[in-house]
Amino acid sequence: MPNPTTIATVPPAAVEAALERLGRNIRIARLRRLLTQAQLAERVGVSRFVVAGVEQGKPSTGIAAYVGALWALGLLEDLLAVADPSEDAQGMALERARAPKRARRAQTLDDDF
Amino acid sequence: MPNPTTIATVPPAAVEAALERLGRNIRIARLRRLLTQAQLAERVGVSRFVVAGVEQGKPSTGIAAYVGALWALGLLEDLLAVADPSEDAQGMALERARAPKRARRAQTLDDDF
DNA sequence: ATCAGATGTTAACTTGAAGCAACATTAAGG
DNA sequence: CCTTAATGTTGCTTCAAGTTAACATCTGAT
Repeated sequence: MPNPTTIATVPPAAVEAALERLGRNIRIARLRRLLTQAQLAERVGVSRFVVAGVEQGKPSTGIAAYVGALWALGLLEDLLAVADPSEDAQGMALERARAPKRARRAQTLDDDF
Repeated sequence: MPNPTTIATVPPAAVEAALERLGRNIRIARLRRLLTQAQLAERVGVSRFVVAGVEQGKPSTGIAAYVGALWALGLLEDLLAVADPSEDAQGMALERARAPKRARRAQTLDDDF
């Protein structure tokens, strides 16, 4: 990421916290299954350093490493509920009757003020 | 990723499917909120191409972009349940009474057969 | 306490992810 | 239908993510 103003370098606190928590959760799941970082890494298909990064919640690590770890730990199902449209109360409330394939603002406001 | 044998290039089918689904979910959430890819990208702090990649479930995209998108859409809470140790039935069953900080196999089996 | 193995840390190197720009395509709204 | 904005696509450049290797440190089992 050429641009220094990237989310991966200085993520919002909430994002950082969520990633750290996810990493800790993955670590706990690995330890419960008595796997080493290297063993998990082998299953996932990455080096052990990437797994270490995942467990630290490193923001710039590719999502495949995270999801691969979940997959190797048998926890992939948990991911399917994330941003589930049928559970997105806020989104459903906003929708009301619209399901466009592209976002578009109503450009010509009749009542422009 | 220098190594061609990376999970990001040829992920397992289940991982690929989970990522595609996550991307679609994020897209639906964005459209419901009437945001363009560019607008969401601005909030997240990346270019619109990264958001496009997220919505396609691109495996090699940094997780920060995914989590940042969830954050910008108000869906970060969903992530907290992923790999939640208190919901990891399999892991808890395996645990029985162990919570080591490092994985270690009982190397010298007394009864070696 | 000791020892072996797991994890943390560092460094050098390679490749691809992300940025940017220009153009093509598609779809929403009047 | 026709305009206009949103999204997809391509090519190029740049910088960091990931790899490997060697070493330090910590932890758990004996």
